[in-house]
Amino acid sequence: MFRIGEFSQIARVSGRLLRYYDSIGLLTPQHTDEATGYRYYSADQLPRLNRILALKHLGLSLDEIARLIDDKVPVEEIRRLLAAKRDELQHELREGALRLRHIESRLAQLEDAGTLADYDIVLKSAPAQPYLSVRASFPGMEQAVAMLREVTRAIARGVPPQHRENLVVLAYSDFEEESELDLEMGVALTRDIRKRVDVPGRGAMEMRELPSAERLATVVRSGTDYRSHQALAALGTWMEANRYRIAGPCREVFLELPFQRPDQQVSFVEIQFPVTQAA
Amino acid sequence: MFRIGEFSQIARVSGRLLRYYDSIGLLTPQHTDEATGYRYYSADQLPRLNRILALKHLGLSLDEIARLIDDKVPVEEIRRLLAAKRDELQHELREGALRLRHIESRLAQLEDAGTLADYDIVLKSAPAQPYLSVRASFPGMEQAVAMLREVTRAIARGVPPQHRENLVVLAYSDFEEESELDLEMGVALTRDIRKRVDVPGRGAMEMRELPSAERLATVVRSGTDYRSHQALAALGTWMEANRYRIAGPCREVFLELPFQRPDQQVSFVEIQFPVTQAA
DNA sequence: TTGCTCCTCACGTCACGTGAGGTGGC
DNA sequence: TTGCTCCTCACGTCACGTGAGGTGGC
Repeated sequence: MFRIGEFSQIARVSGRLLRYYDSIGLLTPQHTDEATGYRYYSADQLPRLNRILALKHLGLSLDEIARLIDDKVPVEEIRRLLAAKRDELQHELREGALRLRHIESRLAQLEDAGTLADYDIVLKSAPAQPYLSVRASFPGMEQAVAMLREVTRAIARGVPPQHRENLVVLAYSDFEEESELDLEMGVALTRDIRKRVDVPGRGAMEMRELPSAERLATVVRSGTDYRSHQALAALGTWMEANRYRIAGPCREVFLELPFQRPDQQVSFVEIQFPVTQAA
Repeated sequence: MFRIGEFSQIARVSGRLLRYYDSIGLLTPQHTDEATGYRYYSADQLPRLNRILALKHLGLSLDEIARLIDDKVPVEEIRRLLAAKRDELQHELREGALRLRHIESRLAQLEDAGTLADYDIVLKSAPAQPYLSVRASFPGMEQAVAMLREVTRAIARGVPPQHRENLVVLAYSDFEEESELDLEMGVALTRDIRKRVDVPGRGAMEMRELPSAERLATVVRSGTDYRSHQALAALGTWMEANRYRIAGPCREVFLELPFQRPDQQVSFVEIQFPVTQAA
């Protein structure tokens, strides 16, 4: 029989750990003196402790370990638990490798620019949402902005504030192209509305669904520069460095409803690109 | 200005997170109503929140993030912090890959044997320790055991219990070879002792140092089977699966001093192999 | 006036490390 | 008797999630 100090020295663990394992019933000393509270361990408890340590090193929680070693657990359950751990670890390793690339691209950026980038890209996910919109093609930006103004007014008039969230523009055409702009303009809603909302000269807006998105690479640009090259460039660099590719039409989310007062600027816009991991 | 609910919906974070960041001073709302405690955020606080989220995603702690974004931090410090994070992550990824192999070898074992192995291998490290010993060659196991008995008695007589730890045998010869056994037998001590301790027919034991070991692959065998093939086999399998190789003489640590009473068995022995990562 | 949103505690998380303050054992 | 070892609280960790219980705002 060993006192806790000897036993901990043999196993090269702390006394505190042994007391803790005792307190949670994971490893109870063979004998505890009632009067003094002294714990006495026997040598043949060492294999059990070693099993605990070995399983802990595999990444199992003490709860899981307790379940595995306490009674006769069917092999099938052990297999399931270990396989689940394996999958979990594989997933973590993939995420970790991604994070490593993120950090390395930030470091490279520091070398290039001498400072942290002005734009921070953040990954988000978004649920599907009701979406009231119109879609059209435009020869140029000016016409698109004019239309956006009309759509905004229609929304302000026709959709009660408690039912609407943000003004969202979907861009189906490529930014690079000088040709036509194919845009859908509308408002995300908290619930479907049945009311007809008209845009002058365009007719009724349509109820659709803004699809959910697992991964959105997002960046916020201020509204003062209308098409922020820098924000888009930052997104592009980031996607390349982290091996994402675009998986759907770009979304522009307006944080505040613009054009409400004559002097009101577009304040901030979040650009969102649905992305997937490149192969 | 947004109330906390709107702001959290825009940024897709929880209100609790925003309150927490406020409480630790990481992101203070632009205005807080004194009377009601309501927090009001402005749109231009979103870039700061995004920077926080982006850095958090890289694995920085909120403390580190606060240091990086609160004042004008020199670029050099940012670089250092990110480089440190990168190294840390690389290390974690290597450890994780190792753990993954451990798990996979356990799973393979389950398939083969239909149960968890009887022996659990545990990695430990050990500091250097004073060591009082004799080294000799033996034609066979019987002679070695006879000698171990003598050495044990000499220790029991000559070294006071409070100065000694475990009986340790170092095996310089390979287990596989049928030829001579080259063994060092002695006792690990809590401090150097100067007293002469004689083994009958061998002369004085020598004070040496048991070198420290970064990584020891260890397994406990019960003393009843003298040379446990199974324990050694388990260690071998484990080292192969996890790509370690032997980096020094094997140690056998006797948990209790054997041969003290005529009927006393050797109870448990921990076999320790110094190992290094294979290339 | 009724929901809705917001507020402030306060506990729980996971596996111990680290004192504080006190007592048994050789 | 003096150290030494052991004991039992209890706080701290990290970044919030999750109620509980209560109040302002449209």
